Parts: sequence; C-alpha cells; structure tokens
Amino acid sequence: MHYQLDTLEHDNLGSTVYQLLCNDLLQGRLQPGARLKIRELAEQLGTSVTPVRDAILRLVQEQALAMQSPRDIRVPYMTVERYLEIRAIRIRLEGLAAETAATKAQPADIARLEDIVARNAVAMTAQDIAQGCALNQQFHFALVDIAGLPFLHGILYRIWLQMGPLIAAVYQQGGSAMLDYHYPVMAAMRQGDGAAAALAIGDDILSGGQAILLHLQARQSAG
Amino acid sequence: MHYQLDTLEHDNLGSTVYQLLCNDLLQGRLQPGARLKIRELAEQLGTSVTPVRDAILRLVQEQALAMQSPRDIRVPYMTVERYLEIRAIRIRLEGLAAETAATKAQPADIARLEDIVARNAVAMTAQDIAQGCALNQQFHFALVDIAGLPFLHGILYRIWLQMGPLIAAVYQQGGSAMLDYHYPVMAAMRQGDGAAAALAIGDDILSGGQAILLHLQARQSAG
DNA sequence: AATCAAATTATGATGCATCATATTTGCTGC
DNA sequence: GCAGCAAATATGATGCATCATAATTTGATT
Repeated sequence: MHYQLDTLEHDNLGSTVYQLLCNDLLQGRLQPGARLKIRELAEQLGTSVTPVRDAILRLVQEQALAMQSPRDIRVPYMTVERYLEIRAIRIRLEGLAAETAATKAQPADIARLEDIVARNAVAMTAQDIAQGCALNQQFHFALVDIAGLPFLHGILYRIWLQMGPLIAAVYQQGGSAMLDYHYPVMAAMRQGDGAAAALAIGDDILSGGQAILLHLQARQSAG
Repeated sequence: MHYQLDTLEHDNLGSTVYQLLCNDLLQGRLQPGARLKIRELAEQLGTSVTPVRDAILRLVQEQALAMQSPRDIRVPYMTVERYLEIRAIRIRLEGLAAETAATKAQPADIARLEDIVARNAVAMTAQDIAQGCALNQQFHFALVDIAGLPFLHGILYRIWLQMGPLIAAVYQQGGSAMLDYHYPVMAAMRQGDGAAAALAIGDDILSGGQAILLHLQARQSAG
C-alpha cells in the first residue's frame, strides 16, 4: 500500500525508510511516546545514518514525529484540541472525497468497496483488530482514489499518519464498531448520491470516532 | 512571516534554508521550470550541502519542488487538473477557517484584518503587484490564525507553497482585482456570520482565481 | 549517605569524501 | 560533415568523521 506513489517515488533509501516508518506508525507498531534514535535505526536497517535522518526529518516536518528537545525524537501524543481540529478538517476533506466518489463511481469501484467492507466484517467477527483498522483505513482511502483526487490523497495520508498511533492505542484497549458507519456510505455510493455520501462519512468520523475522543479526554484529565 | 513556527522550530540550518526557499517560492522569485542545484545553493548560502539537501528534500516531499529525473530538481508547472483539485480543497478548508474565525473574532482581530485590506488597497492603487500578492496571502492566513487552527495553517501553507510560483507568474502578466472579494468576507466577519464568511471566501477563491484558471488553460492548450 | 561537580556517553547537526550515473563534450573514423 | 563511441563533467545519493551539547554516570567531599 504505497500511498505516496502518485508522485513518482524515487527509490532512494530515504524514501524506503520513510515508507517503513509510515507503516510502523499507521499499524501501531510505534506507540505514542516511543523514542527513535537515528543511529539505532540505521544499524537495524543496515544503512548509514543519512537515509534514516532523511526519513525522520520528513516525518518530523509533517508532525508525525516530534522533536521535543534537539536530541529527543518521539512519537507525539495527540491532544484533545488537536484531535478536534483534525476531525473538523477530515469531515470537510473526506466529505469532498465521498461526494466526488459517489458521482464518479463505476460498478467496479462499488465492487471494490463492497469487498473491503465484507473483509472488514470478517475481521470484526474474528476479533482481528489490526486487520479491522487496516481495512477501515483502506475504505477511507479507496473513496479518495475513486474520486480521482491524488493531491487530496496526500493531504489525508499525512493526517492519518498522525492518527495512526492513537487509533491503534484506542482499539487495543477494546475495539469498537467502526464498520457500522460504512454501510450508509455504501448505500449513498450505490445511488450515486454525493450529498448523502458526504453526510454519511461525516457521521462515520464523528460517531465512529467517539471512542477515540473519550480515550483522549480520559487520558488528558488523568494527566 | 514564519508560518511553520507553530511547531517549535528547531533552528538547524536545514530549517533556515527551507524557510528561505519557501519565501522564494511564495514571492515568485523561483518561477515554474526553474532548476535548483544543491551544490550551487550551498555555495551561495555559505553552508555545506547537507542543510540544503535537507531543505530541498522536504520541499520535494510536499511537492513544492519536483524531482523529474533523479538529478533534476525543478519548480513544477501547475496543471489545470491539479489546480481544480486544489481549488476544491481550498474552498472546503478556507471555508472552515473563515466560518470559525467569524464566530471567534475579537475587535482586535477585525482591526487586524481591516488593516491588511486597507494596505492592500494602497498597494493596488500603487500598482505594487508583489505587495498586493503578499497582503492577499496575509489576509487568508490571518483568518486561519483568528480561527485558532494551527494544524490547518500547516496544511494550507503547504498548499499555498504550490500556488506561489503560479500566482506570481499570473499577476506579473497583468494583475487582477483579487482584493474586491475580500470586502464581503469582512462584512460577514463584522457580523459574526460564519456561514456568510465561508461563502464569501469560497467566492473569492472561485471568482478571484478565475484569472489563474484562464492562464493555465491558455498555457496548456498552447503547449 | 547525600550532594554537587567533573568526566563520560549519547545523539543530532554539519561538513565532506566518495560513488554511481546522467549529461555533455569531444574525438575518431567513415 | 556526421554518426557514434569515449572521456570528462555534473550532480544527487550514501556513508562517515567530527562537533556541540544534553543526559548520565561517577566519584570526591562534606
């Protein structure tokens, strides 16, 4: 799943390391608070520090990693305030994606979405949280792709990069039914109803993300 | 004007060079098609190649620069397709900013906006295109700041980075009245009418940007 | 045993040497 | 005079040595 490949990806080592770290973030292998060390990573990956530094600097720039002090690179914690801002942005942007996708979707596109939802249902009954998270994400990005908005894809990818560690942390504490809210989206997509699709995605982000907000509020008031 | 400083900016040389190149892009000193060479820049700036490489890699990642072949780093040309996508995104995001700002604006905020608009009017009568562009940009970002949305600021900054060379190129061929559409925004802001502010900003982006679209379509059909 | 300071270590920043390869230049032979 | 190959050059990629400084450890003193 190479989201960034719309820009023709130069296969320099830095980009490879970047993809690696992105996947670690999105799949929750890097948890909030985890520290990264350039030399350590370079040794693990068998490269010099240069490509690792390139990758980490890229992630720091887009705030998927934070450099709290000049020597301390960590996966940042999400704050309630920041989450609410991201949520408002996602509703606008993923609303745009869903609206456009609904008016453009071909039968093959609908089938692809159905497939993702079906596999997500299987994952949920199997209690496979990791797979459920991955398929949830695939659903959201499939809408952007069907809409044919590669630039928006990049923006949303960077946003999801920041939510990755958070989502993983929340769902490991007891997942919730994020899949339910995808069915109304599918209904709107089948009817080619852009406005309804946008509303349904907004409801998914708001209601489906309620568990995340509660988790953040609990952590922030606890300290 | 350091837009990225919401993230506490590490004053490493790479970030300094990055800011420098950003300003060059935003103010049209780097035109579409211009080629950048790491060694050359490093020599001009009196640093080694490392910080320059850091900065350029960051800009390539966010597609403010493009690496067409592995040895060829250039300011990319905007396409009509891409511009239309960016425009749709801007209408959603800057609409969110204007809407939020209108409901939050204090008298001092309104005064700051008035000041920007007034100075922009002066620049327009003085035919000072560069200053007009700069103040236009300041107006848009002031809305985001008043709204208190630092994360959105970062997203929009990256988007504007891609439009910088284009806007400069268009307005050097004969500027247009981008200021007119700011007055309805101000009216909505004064009344605290979020919905009206969002609509007015949308109109600014659509109508005020018409010249840009025409320029792109002319260039693309000409080849 | 506690405290503070000096030494050590860890780690990102920076500069730079070298490599691989794409581009340009120029020479050779037809 | 031109085609084509070879040498030279240009340039980003990579690795690595060194630096500055923050964190940690150590040890001496009280």
